[in-house]
Amino acid sequence: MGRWEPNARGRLVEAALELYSSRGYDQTTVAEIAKRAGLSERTFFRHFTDKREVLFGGASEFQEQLVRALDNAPVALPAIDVVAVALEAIAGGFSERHEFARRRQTIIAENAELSERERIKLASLASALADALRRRKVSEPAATLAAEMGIAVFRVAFERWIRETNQPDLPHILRGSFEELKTVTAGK
Amino acid sequence: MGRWEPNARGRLVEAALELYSSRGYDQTTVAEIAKRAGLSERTFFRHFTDKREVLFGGASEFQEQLVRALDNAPVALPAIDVVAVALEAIAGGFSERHEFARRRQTIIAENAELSERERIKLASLASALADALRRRKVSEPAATLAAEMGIAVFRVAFERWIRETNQPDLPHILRGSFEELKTVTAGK
DNA sequence: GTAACTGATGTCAGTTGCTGCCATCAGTAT
DNA sequence: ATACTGATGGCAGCAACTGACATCAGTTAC
Repeated sequence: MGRWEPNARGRLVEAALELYSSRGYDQTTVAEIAKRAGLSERTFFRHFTDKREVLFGGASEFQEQLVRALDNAPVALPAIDVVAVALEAIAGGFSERHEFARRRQTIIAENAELSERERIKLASLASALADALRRRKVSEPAATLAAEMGIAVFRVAFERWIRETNQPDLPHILRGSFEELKTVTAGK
Repeated sequence: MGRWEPNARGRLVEAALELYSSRGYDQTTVAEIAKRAGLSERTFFRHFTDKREVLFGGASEFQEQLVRALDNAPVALPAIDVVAVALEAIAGGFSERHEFARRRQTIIAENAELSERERIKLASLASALADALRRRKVSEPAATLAAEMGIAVFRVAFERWIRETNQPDLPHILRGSFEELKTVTAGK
């Protein structure tokens, strides 16, 4: 394998995914991942800030998409519905990646460190949402709460979507979960 | 300092708190903390699983208290109100520790790794709450959502409480934040 | 009262995640 | 050709963490 094979980053992700799921996250060293991808350990750390991040590369794009979707939502809607609309709009893109998402989620669920990283990504998502809401003149703490609610609902819906073998629509599950949210907080 | 000075754990916490806030989390080594507490680095890792955990020792007690409070809440209440009641009951105990909480929170807010750990503690809290709700025959996803909402509200309220110099009542802030939540999710 | 036991600690060596520094190599512009 | 740029390798080193074993103080058994 030559020094300049294309898509170094993608190869690292794939190698990590394979090793993490076969022998476990803890039992995999960065050196092994790099070797499998035909690169050096040093290069791994040029592409990813740490050993976990290799599984969370897509998070920032997702966040940007989400914020864009929120910015484009109808002006008249109440905060919580704006969040719902934005999430449902983005969720459509997940349908093709059901298998990948499942593989990745299995690895994350098995390891505490990875779960931590996942949580912080979702937290960052929530705070980006809250920012975007404030830009729409939603006041505090409504903005934070609406954003936080939205992410919680997303987690619940995503988990359900992952569990389902027959791949139902993520946007559809989302819509149902938002309905649930309203029922719950109404105190029923 | 003799080998068997009392309260090794407490000394480690105090030493860590001082060092983290004076020179920063990253710039503090575990060896330094241990030395300041009159102990060896190895002993630090016998008391805490990692360098962050020294700031989160109280989390498990808090969780137990919270679950107990929830188990003791009136039977007839809807899920979200059960969570609110339990949180408000526990929050009373915070009033004396306002200064400590503030010190700790400042350190945590300044460091990404520590924020991650904080998030995962809150997540664990949420899942313990959800378990307790299910024990009360609250079904899914209502249990998860109510728990998650409760923790989100708690975060918002706690943050506000930390910011206030004149030490208002945390339970009081909590109650107001729960009201906000209901308004927000109602779509106002 | 001494010996065995227990639990907290120290010491030391070793692994691994991660960083800084500098050399090297491929492609591109000059 | 030459210089420049960007991705990579190689190496040295720090700090987080672990395992194995010795040590010491307090307690219990005899």
